Amino acid sequence: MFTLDQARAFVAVAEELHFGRAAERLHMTQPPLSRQVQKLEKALDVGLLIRGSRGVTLTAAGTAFLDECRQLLDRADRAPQRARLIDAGQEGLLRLGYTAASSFSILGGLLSALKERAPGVSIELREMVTAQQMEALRTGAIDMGLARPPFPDDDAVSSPLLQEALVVALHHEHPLARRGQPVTAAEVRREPLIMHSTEHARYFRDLVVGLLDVREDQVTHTVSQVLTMMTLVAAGHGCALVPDSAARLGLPKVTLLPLVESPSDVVQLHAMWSRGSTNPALKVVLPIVKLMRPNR
Amino acid sequence: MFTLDQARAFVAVAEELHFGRAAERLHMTQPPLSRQVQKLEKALDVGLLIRGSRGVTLTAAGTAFLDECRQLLDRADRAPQRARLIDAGQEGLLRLGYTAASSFSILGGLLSALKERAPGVSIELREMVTAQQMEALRTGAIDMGLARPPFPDDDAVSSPLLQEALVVALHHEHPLARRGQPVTAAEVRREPLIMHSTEHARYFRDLVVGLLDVREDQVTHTVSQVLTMMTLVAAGHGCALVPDSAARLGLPKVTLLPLVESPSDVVQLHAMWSRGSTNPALKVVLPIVKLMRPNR
DNA sequence: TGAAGCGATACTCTTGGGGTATGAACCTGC
DNA sequence: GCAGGTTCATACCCCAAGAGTATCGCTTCA
Repeated sequence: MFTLDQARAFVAVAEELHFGRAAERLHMTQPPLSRQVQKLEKALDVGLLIRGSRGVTLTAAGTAFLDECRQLLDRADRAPQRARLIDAGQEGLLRLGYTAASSFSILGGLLSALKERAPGVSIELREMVTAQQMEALRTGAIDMGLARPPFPDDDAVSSPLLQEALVVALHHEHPLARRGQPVTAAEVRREPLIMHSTEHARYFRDLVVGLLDVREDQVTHTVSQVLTMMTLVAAGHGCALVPDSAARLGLPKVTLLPLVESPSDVVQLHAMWSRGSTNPALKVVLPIVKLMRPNR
Repeated sequence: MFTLDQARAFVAVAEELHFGRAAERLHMTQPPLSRQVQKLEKALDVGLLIRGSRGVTLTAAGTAFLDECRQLLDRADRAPQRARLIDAGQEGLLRLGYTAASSFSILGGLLSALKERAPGVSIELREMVTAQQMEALRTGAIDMGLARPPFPDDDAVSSPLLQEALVVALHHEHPLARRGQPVTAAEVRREPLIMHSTEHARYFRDLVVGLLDVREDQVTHTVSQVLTMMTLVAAGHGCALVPDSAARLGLPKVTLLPLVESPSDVVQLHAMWSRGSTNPALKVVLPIVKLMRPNR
């Protein structure tokens, strides 16, 4: 088999049609160059050059091989390029887990920011709840997640992305909606309430329970998705507590009013990733994510 | 820059995910293999492998580079193939000069034979008269010619391809044509005659003059192409002497009759090539051409 | 905790690529 | 016709680099 150096030597000679000039171009002397080309011809068992006393000529086989060599060397020169780009994280794949609720708050803006600041990184999106994200992160199925606290402090690292208040979602004809003033926990306690599922929306359920002291008999439905919740409110099945960003859904027949008792940062959304991740794209994405940190 | 051997080393390790096994596959020991891969990573300035205590894993960049390497090595392995084929003459280009007259005698059969026995050799056809062929052969513009004697005996070599008689072409209503018997030179001498041009068809002109003792005043036209000659005969402008193979043209209103005085081998067509040709395709084509040698 | 597995390192030896000097063939011009 | 120049090949030397052996350090697992 031949070496890339031999190919380079041959290309130089074939282009210069002169060993001396070719050697000069390769920053070496003529004798070793002659030997390399001879060795190449021997390795291929094909004559590539016709040595004349006034320079050299290519044989038919030499012409064809010159062509092959050019392509080969071109490819060899470019081969490291992609590897370097990927290593630098400028190019690559980031598998991103996200919760359904994050999709109408921060996700859109995050994707725009990534598209702008890391255009080479393609994002693969996977909707999953926080617990699934933890597991996926652990097994390496995703590189980053948009999830809610608490986080186990072993391998997962997180950075807050979004903090918002819980607001009260009411049917637009409800008296409290017509009043248009912030609502108190006591007022909500008197209304039929659509609650979050214990298993699939534990985070929100715990928040609501902490704020409201929910009566068991006021709960009309138990659902896991904010969107379902809002739809039920629109249908007049009761009121619900949803994150502020649910306003972006713009559902008709639903009025959102502040909850007096809700701090403006009860609902937290964090970006979360594995400290041991080897994906270079993560290194590029992280600073961009951190730029989006809430500043209030 | 890296070497093909380093690429091969990396591919082996990436495929085995184990330095020991990879080294075995490459028929070497593990330490130099480790060093080669380290060197490759240093040359690229990119980490390709993650060394664990239980074998190795590919980084994202490593995965991409593995792909590049496979393509590169594949191309490198195949590069000599074409050169060898061309060198063996199994593949290549043969530029063939031919005279207009040969195109309706031997050319068709020759091309079929070449297509069958040397399918890899593509033929480039160039119509030119004998003198032009000599010159083109000398300058290397063609590799072989189908031409007529005499040949200068310096660098050009030739092999007879076709020998045929001269026949008399007559308008089909001409009395001699109606008679349907071989014609004598004396009979032709009494007819208006279409002659060959001195400059562009000297070979035929000399042959005819040698056989007929042409009267100057019997010549009605002087042309250079056999086809033109036959067309004039069909138009009733006189008779003409043409090679036997002109019958293949199948022109209407023209009858061909043997000329009593013509030997069956007056008209000669030779394949001609340069002894110093470096085109390997010629070596493959020559035996095929020689098989077509006239055997009468 | 000790044995086994795995990759890296230290050291030695040999191969091979590059350099200089020179040879052989060929063209050129006086 | 021969001297001189051009061009590629060969002879010989040296050193860098690659391969081998022995061994180390780390991790894992019984």
